[in-house]
Amino acid sequence: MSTTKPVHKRRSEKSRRAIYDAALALVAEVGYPRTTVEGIAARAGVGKQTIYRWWSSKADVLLEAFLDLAYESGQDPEQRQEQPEYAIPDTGDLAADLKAVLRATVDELRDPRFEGPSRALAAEGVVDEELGRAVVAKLLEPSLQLYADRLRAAQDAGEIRPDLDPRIALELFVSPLAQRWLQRTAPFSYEYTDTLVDYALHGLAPR
Amino acid sequence: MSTTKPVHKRRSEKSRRAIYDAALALVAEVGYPRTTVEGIAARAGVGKQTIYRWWSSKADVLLEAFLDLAYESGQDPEQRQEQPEYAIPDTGDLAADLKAVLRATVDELRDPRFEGPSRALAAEGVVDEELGRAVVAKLLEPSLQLYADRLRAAQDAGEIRPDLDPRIALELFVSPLAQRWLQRTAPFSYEYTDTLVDYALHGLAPR
Amino acid sequence: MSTTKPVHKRRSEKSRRAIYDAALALVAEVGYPRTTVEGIAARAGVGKQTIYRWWSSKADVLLEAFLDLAYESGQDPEQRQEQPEYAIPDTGDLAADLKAVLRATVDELRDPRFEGPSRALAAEGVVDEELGRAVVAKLLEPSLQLYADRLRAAQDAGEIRPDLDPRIALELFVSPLAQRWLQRTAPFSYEYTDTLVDYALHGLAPR
Amino acid sequence: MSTTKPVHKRRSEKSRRAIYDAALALVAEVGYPRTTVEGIAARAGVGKQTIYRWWSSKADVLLEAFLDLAYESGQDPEQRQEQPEYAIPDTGDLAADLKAVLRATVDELRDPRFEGPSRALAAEGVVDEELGRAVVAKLLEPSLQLYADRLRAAQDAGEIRPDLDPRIALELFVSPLAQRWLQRTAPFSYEYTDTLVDYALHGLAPR
DNA sequence: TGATAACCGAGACGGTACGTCCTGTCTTGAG
DNA sequence: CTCAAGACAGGACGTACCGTCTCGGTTATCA
Repeated sequence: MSTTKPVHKRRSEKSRRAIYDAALALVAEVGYPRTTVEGIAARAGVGKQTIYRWWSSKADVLLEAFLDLAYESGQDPEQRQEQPEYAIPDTGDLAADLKAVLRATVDELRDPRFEGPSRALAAEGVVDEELGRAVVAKLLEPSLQLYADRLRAAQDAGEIRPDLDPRIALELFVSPLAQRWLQRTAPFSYEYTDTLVDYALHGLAPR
Repeated sequence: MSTTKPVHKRRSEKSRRAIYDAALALVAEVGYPRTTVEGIAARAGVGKQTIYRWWSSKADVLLEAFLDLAYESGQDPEQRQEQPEYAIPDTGDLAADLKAVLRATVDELRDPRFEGPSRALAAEGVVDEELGRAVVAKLLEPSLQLYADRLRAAQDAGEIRPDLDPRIALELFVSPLAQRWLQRTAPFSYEYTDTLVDYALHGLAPR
Repeated sequence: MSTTKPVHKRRSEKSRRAIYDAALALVAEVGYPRTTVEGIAARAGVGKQTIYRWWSSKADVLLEAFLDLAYESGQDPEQRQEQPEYAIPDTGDLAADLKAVLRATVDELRDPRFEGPSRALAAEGVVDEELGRAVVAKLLEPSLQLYADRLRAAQDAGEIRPDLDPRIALELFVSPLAQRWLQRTAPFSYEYTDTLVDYALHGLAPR
Repeated sequence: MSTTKPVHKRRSEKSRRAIYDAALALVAEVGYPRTTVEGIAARAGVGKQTIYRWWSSKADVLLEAFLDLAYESGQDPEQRQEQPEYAIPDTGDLAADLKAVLRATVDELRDPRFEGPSRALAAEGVVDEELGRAVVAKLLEPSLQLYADRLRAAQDAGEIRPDLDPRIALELFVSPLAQRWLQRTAPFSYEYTDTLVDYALHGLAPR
């Protein structure tokens, strides 16, 4: 897995980039199951061993390629920092802020560049525990933490109840969104996310 | 896909059963990715063609095997009906009823006989749209409808707000549970499901 | 090795022939070391497994292909017998008979269709004992026995000394010829083989 | 090939020795085909490039390693000369002299240190013409010349017929011995070599 | 007495082939 | 016509080596 990979100085940066590009392109073009290590190597103009030297599986390659894509696409390529400093906006209106962020998430999950790899990693992670944990830790956790932070701020501002566990509270709107996307159970719209926020904030019971 | 399979009278019932058993056993023993059609055929003492004649893929075999398992395990084998007539209990206390059902779901998802096949089908469905829709329709939909029915009853009883869409409302507690299980993001306990019900019913905002 | 291969009825005759043809053609065109199992399979329009199912190595394929070639080329394809009934001619003049046969051998060893495979099998047999024994038994032994038979007849006719061991005696002219061919130590001509026969029959010592 | 290798003074003697030792050891232990350049380099504690800098192939390495071994084992390590001055003894009894030398050859070919590399070089030479010529010139030719010299002396002494070509005459006993060894066609004994000498000297025909 | 160039170990690289595994199709012979 | 058995063409797997190519770190002349 990527966490234990040897970090070597002799590694070819050019090959790494070519492998990322090839992997993402193939997943987008033919889908994850029909993407093969052999195909990635051929498309990247690289020997298969160069892939196996640095990654343990095609899922591992794709995870890193996707992380790299996410990292780069969120950065001004001119002046890149070590880590992006995103945060969910805090306008003082929690409902509005959450709806805005969830709408942005809807857009992102519909972006065809992201959809293929995201689904593939999610699926593989369901079955491969090691990969699953890596996906959660590297891909999901940072975003979830932003929600938790925003909810904590809302607690301080008295917008939500002080006794709530923010890590559970955020699941009330984040998990339904993720489920709908993964399982295609129902339409995936701004209206839906807005509704989720309303339901979650005010509860199902009458008041 | 299983919807288009030829329904033939000459079909060997013994082979069908042997194939289901072999498929479930292999998924449990070596995991879904290392389960192969060839392996299922060999273990079932069946020719490969017999599998390909009736199912289109190993995912299809597994889906039917799992449906069969779920059907049989919920039935008294002596007096089996066409379809089980389950319903979520209605004691008049919605919170208590939901907590009880979710606790039962937790138990079921922890059953090792179910875990392997369930994860495999969930994962495959994420990536293979056709299978995904079949899994949702045959495996999930019946259960979800039970939740929707119970929420509708609760609306009639004035336990929850009348303007809610029950199909969305149920996601507030069902989806977080599913996500935690699929992604192993956090412990999977009665305490957690109880909390979900409380948060969902009463909302995050102070009242 | 070919002696232990499973003899199955379901075997595809068409594939077998295509593999033989491809193997012989490749050895002739690119040489034995650059002939690969993969290449044979591709050229024969056959899966690699079909080769590995019936032969244990490329040497084994080539041995059988070559035996088949030798068998077929010595046969009238219309009316083929189980085993060719060759014999060294017996005109009553041993020297003349041997010279004639050795000249024919020179011609055969120069035939480009035979040279490549023959060298390859000889070389491989030097290093791989199992193959070596198979080559000797199937390829060489029949011919050597013909020499032994002719020498035995010559003994009966009083042409050579009655106390000789024919299996050793024949080596005096056969082995030098083989060595020259294998090691390219010197020209390979009718004159040379004639000389060998003379030296061997009359000895090196003066009489 | 070794004839074109750069002759540089900066060359590391230690590496050269380590490479020879590793090559001979590996051929003895795992056989020639499973001996690899990479394996030789690893065992010798040497970079691969150091091998490719000085030799063109593993066969080339082995040829030089073997020549070195032959040279050293035939030398008093204290007082080494450029070239050993061997000769076949001349006691005046040609048959006895040849039998003695051939018996010594039998012993040498049975020495396990020599057997592996010798077979490997012989086999490779059958298929690779360039290497074959090098093997013959450097390994065989010197010995063959000794036989030719001894036969020439025997001609002068009237022990054998004056019109014989010694380079062909010697093949009558040397080639059968080599063939038996290479092809394992039959036992390889003193009795056999003695017989060869008798047959060759006195001929097959009655006198 | 440095400077500098070749040699050295190490090992990554683009490749080729290996021998195995599995796919989905096809064929055979028994029931 | 179904079935068990299993051969078939095909294709991907992950591994082993090939021969080439840097990379720093010694040597060992010669300037």
